[in-house]
This record gives sequence, structure tokens and C-alpha cells, in this order.
Amino acid sequence: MNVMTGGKLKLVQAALKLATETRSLTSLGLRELAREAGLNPNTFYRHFKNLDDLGLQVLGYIAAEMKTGVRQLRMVAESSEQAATTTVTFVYNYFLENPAATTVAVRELYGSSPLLRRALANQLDTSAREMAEDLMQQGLIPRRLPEQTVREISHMTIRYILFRAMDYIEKPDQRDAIRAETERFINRQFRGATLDQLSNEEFEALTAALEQNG
Amino acid sequence: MNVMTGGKLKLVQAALKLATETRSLTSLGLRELAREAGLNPNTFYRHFKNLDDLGLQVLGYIAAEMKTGVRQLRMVAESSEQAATTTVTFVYNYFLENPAATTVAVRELYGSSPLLRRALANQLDTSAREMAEDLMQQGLIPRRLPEQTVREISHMTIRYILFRAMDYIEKPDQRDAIRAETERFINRQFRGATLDQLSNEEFEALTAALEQNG
DNA sequence: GCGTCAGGTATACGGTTGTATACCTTAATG
DNA sequence: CATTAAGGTATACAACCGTATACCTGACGC
Repeated sequence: MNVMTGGKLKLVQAALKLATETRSLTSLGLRELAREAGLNPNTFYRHFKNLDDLGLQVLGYIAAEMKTGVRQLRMVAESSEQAATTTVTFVYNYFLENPAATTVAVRELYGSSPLLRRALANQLDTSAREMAEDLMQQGLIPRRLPEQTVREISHMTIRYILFRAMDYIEKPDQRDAIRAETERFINRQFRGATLDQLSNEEFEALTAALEQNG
Repeated sequence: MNVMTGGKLKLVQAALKLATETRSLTSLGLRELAREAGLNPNTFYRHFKNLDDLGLQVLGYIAAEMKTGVRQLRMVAESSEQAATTTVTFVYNYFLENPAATTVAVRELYGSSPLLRRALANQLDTSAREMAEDLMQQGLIPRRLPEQTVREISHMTIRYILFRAMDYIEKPDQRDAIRAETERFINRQFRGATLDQLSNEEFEALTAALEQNG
């Protein structure tokens, strides 16, 4: 039912390509799309009501692509031991294999179309919730962290990785550094969160003790 | 010399307004700008070579605005005691008072113009460096954190706050929550970083001990 | 075998766009 | 006072845009 074929698929893929290479999704032209897809301009109206409609359907296409990617990702993560490193690697690899979708998501998350923004934010929230579930199920997280804290950190991390993925895609020579930096980010968030209840004095006492014990 | 007056200023402000309300900076039209500014379309060419040139000058205008804002910010921060909370508050207030510039910055940081992206990234790097200097000077940071770690966290934080500022601007009822969340973000990063050298075993031993001592 | 309908095409129209050229006003400069 | 330059305007043009209407083709159900 929602599998796209023929001209419609061509138009959506053309939109992804053009949105990545030249402009934002919301500023694409109908004739421009048809030209890229090798179709007559009016064919557009056979599949979409207007350009906003196209934007939403492109987002749906991206979401569907992402969902299969995330499912694969979860299976790999479950069969792994040191899941922090491998998870980060696989998430970035996933973005790397879907550069157009990633770019569009980044550009439209705070873009000018409220409709697209809302849809994308919901998508990210879902991903964050799933990520939090996975992390807790796998026991990757200090056990006594409140669920809400885990969700909050997952939410921040998803957004952080999404934006960082743009650099990851475009700067191959920095990929190792970006992965390492992201792991530090995650570890610091979760480790730091275990100290949430400590006052400044307690925390300073702790670090002083740590420094002594070496 | 670089103070803008008359028609040029009108055009730049029109660009900021339109980029915020309707579209991305790089997709604005020349006649659209002139209409908004109440000028003849061809007046544009008296001040700018083309639309890319306009984009760069708008960025310069934003950077100048930001610089005075940050200077005020630093003065306030120096005279304050609990600088973490007040700094976050003032940074968000600053973005709140410059919504157009903030929106443009967010949209173009990963937008389609490499020129604008590079300029914005440099601007953010400078801000991160200054933030790191300030934080270390004020002694707000666990003393033995390596300078590079402080810079890295500052870099992450600047970006995090910039994007979060979009929600801060648009959702007044969530502002308290966003500020609190940002403080947690910063505290967790810096506190977590003090534990960077600990192995997983050492860290778990630490948390177990903390749990006992209450 | 005939109607129906989805998908693709051709042509056309009014409006907008970026840009070129030429003209006008104002202020400063010699 | 004449010249020059900056800033703003008017008109014009070719290109492109979104959209409307009409036409063509093949596959399908009855």
C-alpha cells in the first residue's frame, strides 16, 4: 500500500537528492523536481496535492527507511558485548548510508515548516524512547538512574548525534575523532548523572578523595 | 565604516525578518527583500553583489550584534556568585532578545551554503573558546580537568544551547524546564569528565560505595 | 469488448524572478 | 560653479514558475 513505485518514487528520490545538494526541502520547485526525475511537470499532480504534501511524504519515506535501519541496529546491538562503542559506530554508519535522509532531517528539524518540524520531533522522541528502553534492558546504564533521567539523556544524545552526523558524513578524516568524542559525551552524561544528588561540597570532597587514591 | 545606514540596513533587516518568518536565508528573493524593505528592487545592487553577498553581510551583522551581547554577558557573569545558573539564564535571555539572528544561525549552520556554514562554525568555535576561558578563570570547573576537555565540553554545550534556544524562543511555557535541563546537561558533562580516567570496574565500585554512604 | 481509471504528456496562461540599461536626485569635492 | 559619485528609481526583457485544461496510453474488471 505505502510502497512507492514508478514516477512517485522517482519524484521523492529527486526531492531527496535536490534537498541534499542544493536547497532545503521546503524551497524546492515543482518543475525542478520533475526535471530531475525526468518526468513531465504535471505528473507531479498525479501523486501529490502540493509541495507541502510532497514534503510530508518524503518525511514518511525517510521514516520508513530509518525504521528498518534501526531494527537492524537493535539486532546487532543485542548480540554484542561492549555495546557502547559498537552502538555509536553503527548509528553513525547508519547515517552515513543514508546521507540524504540525514541531511533533510537536520535541515528541517528547525526549518520553516511547522508541519515538518512537528513530524520530525515526534520521530526523534520515539527514537529516544526506544534508545532508553534498549539501554536499560541491556544493563548498559548505572542501575539506579531514574527512568526519566535515562530518557532525558537519550533525548539529548539523539539530537547530539543527529547534528554531529552531518560532520561525520562530510568529513571522512574526522570520523574516528567524532566517534570517540561521542562516546565521551555519552559516558560523561551517564556517569555525571549518577552524581546528580551530590551537592557541590560533596562533589568536591569526592574528587579530592579520588585524587588522593589515584 | 561598517555601520550600516539607510537602504542597506533596511535590506539586511528585511532579510532577517523574512528568513525567520518564512524561509531560509539562502532561498530569499531579491524582489521579495526589496518589497519588504519598501525599496525599488534595483536598489539591492547598489549594496550587494548578489544574494550570496547579502547572506555574508547578514551574517556579519548578526556577528556584530552577538559580540556586543556577549560582552555584556561576560560583565554580568563576572560580578555574580552562582554563575552556572545565572550564566545559563543570561545566555538564553540573550537568544530570546535576538530571535531572528538565532533562528538564522540555527538554520544556516547546516544549511546549503558552504560559505555561510564555514563562517558560522568559526563564530561558534570562537564563542566556545571564550566560554572555556571564562569558565576556567572563574573557577567554575573542577580544577584538574585538562584544558582540552574543557574546550570540548564548551564546544558541545554551545551547540546544544544554540539549538535548544529555538525551543526556548518558541515555547514560553517550557523555558524554566529548558533552563533546568541545560544546567543538568552542563553539570553532568563536567562532573562526568572528572571520572574520565576511571575504568568501568572502578566506576561501579565508586557508585556502589556512594550508594552505601548515602 | 467496452468502460473506467491511474499514470503520463502537451500546450497554454498569468505572474514572478533576476538582471540590464538609463535616468534622477542629493551631497561632497575641486 | 561644475564635476563626480552614491543612492534610489523606472522600464524592459527573457526565463522560469505553479497551475489549469485537454489529450493519450495501458491495465483492469465486468
